[in-house]
Amino acid sequence: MSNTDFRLTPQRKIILEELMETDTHLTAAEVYEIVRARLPRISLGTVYRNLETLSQLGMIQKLEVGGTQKRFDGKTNIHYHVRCLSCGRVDDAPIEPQTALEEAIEGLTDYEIIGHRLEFVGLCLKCGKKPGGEARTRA
Amino acid sequence: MSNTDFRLTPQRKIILEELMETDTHLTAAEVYEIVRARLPRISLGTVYRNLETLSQLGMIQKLEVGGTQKRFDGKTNIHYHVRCLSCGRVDDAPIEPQTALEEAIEGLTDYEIIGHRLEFVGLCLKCGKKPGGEARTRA
DNA sequence: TCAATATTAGTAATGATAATTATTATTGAA
DNA sequence: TTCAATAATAATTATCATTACTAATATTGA
Repeated sequence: MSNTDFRLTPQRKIILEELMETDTHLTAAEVYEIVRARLPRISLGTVYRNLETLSQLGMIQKLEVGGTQKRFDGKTNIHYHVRCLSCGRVDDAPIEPQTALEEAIEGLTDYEIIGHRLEFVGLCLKCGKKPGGEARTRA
Repeated sequence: MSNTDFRLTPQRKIILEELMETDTHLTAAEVYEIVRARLPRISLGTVYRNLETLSQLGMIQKLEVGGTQKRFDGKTNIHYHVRCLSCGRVDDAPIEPQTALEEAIEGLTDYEIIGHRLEFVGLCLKCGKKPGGEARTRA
């Protein structure tokens, strides 16, 4: 039996392609909407299942940013994010991984430290302008 | 009309007391369980509503840590957290706020930066020991 | 004392995600 | 090639966390 029985189905291929082509980071629902333009019969469950599978295989990254929905990232290297408090948009943060942070707490807690997540919050270009554009998304 | 019509009901008082007394950071469901020992007839909805109200008033803090559930903190000052990847437990991280981080990205993004969140992940004392104790909670 | 308002318990509704299931597609060995 | 084994799908249902609704109770201040 081959344990390499991962099949790059049309659904998976297109999900991957669309994730690669976006510079922001999409929710499962957003991926579903976008992919549906090319595969109208795909189901939301398939999107969820494959986003999970692909991130399990390390081909994409499941992000744990604030807000109520998970977001997915075509880039798998370690990097940080900026999130808009108004519309929920998430972009990459142009700052290098701060390894010094983990060294700083090493030994100061009972925890075996494995990693860290840094997320900046603020207002994106679009939401920062208009004065009524705040507090749209919950937390 | 007084706009100071916040009433410190027994429910709210006890929720606050219990939050203050814990060193870790509880989910709404955990608060519910603990408070129920003293107020058996309280409802889960009341717990959620009051956790929201109290954090809105700045008396407690609603945390946006990873995992599927929000957590609540009796301390309202700015500080960081460590989260156990196995059991989900969240403790304070003994490290000062890194104001330099926000200065570092200032001007490098289109965002108006308002703040940042830093969360360390790892294994707590209990989960780090036992070899089967990993990957209990999702993400 | 009483009407206005706040809060509650209980329950139903929502939204995000995961599990189930029956069907379709793909593979690799005979 | 053909066919049984396996993988993946679409569609549906279930689950979990959270929020909204509602009718009843409690509190306040005139």
